[in-house]
Amino acid sequence: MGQSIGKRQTREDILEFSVSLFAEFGYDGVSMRDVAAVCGLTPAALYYHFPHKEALYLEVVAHAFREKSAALLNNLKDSDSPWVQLENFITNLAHLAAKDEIFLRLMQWVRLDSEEIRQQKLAVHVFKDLFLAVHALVAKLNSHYDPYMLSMSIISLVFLSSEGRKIRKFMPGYRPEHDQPDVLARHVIDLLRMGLFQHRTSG
Amino acid sequence: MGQSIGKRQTREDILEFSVSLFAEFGYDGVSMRDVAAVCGLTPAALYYHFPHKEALYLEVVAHAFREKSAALLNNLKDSDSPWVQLENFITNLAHLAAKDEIFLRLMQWVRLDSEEIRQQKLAVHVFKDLFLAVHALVAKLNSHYDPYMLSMSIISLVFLSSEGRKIRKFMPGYRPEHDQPDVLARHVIDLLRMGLFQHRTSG
DNA sequence: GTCTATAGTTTGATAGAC
DNA sequence: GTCTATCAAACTATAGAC
Repeated sequence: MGQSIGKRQTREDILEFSVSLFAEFGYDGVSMRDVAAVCGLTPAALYYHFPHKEALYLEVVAHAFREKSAALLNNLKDSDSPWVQLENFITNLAHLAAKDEIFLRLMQWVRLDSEEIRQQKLAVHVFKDLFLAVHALVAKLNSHYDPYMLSMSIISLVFLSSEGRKIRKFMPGYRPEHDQPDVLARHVIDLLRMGLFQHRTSG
Repeated sequence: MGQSIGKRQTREDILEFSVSLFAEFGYDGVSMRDVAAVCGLTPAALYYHFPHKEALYLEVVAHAFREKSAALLNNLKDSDSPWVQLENFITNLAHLAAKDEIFLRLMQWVRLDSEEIRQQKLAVHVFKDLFLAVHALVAKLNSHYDPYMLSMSIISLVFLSSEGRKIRKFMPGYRPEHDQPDVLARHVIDLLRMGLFQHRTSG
């Protein structure tokens, strides 16, 4: 909680202090008092910087997305083969999802926010770059599958495993290593490469 | 909204009236007054049937999930081979996710629940049976993969594709048939069976 | 730019009549 | 089993001093 001491916060300070709060508890789960507390301010001071709670929330989400979306794509090297690029992408995606839980949860909240179509477009804005990168890769890799569905599948395999981390923990067969991004990445890569029946003869 | 007219609701009536409310707006987004309204009752009457809001919510979710997961498990016939059972399960899951948006959104809310104790209760008492069924199935199918991770992957492939339906529509390459549960099921089954490189030689 | 103080609303939950 | 009436707490937001 108490991340701040000095007063005189800028708008951006407030956004960065409160992003983890909204990521954790969602719009309805965070009060202006909560935000004020982590900023070391009173609620009244917040209303100097933002007209109301929803404006603050929208700026928090936009700020976080702008910040993180660039990092998603900088890891692809055209000099590598498509398969190696895909392997690296999956590994990087698993690491991002494991490390940046704030970003991951914020995306979940935006997907669930039923109120505004604008917030859905925020997710599209971020998701589209991600999707396009995978789409271009898999289109080069394999002509049998619909590249659109294949891209969705790859992203689903990495993201939903990461998103469901808290629930997964209570399922039979769970081991701590299942939370390691490298373990997830290797599993997804193996599954994509070989499927289920490649091992029947060799295992 | 106003789905009910007659008074004298049973517990189950209340659960079924309020499930779409919690699915749409989540725990914090629904007040006891809202629930009372769709049941045609006053908030006080609700407290005759349930000690507090959280108990009501937990029963709503548990009720919805018991109903759906029982239907899924009943479609597994031991007379079929494990692979045929898995194919049928994936197809049924895809149809459920496409048809029952309330169930799908409820699952999203549960995954975002910030109260870990609440999540644990739901996971243990509701998800566990479903997960175990998939777990037992894939354990028979293939010994190379960790059955825990493989079960999560299969569920992820079907669910996240369905959850992201509204966002997917804006991605390049989208066609309306991608929303058909049979198309999704066939794609997932093919991917699981053969992986990406089974088709390199056959075209 | 931040404070104290508070208005006005909504919330979860209860008491007691019927 | 449901009602009316209500409480105490928490909430968003505002007014005015400094």
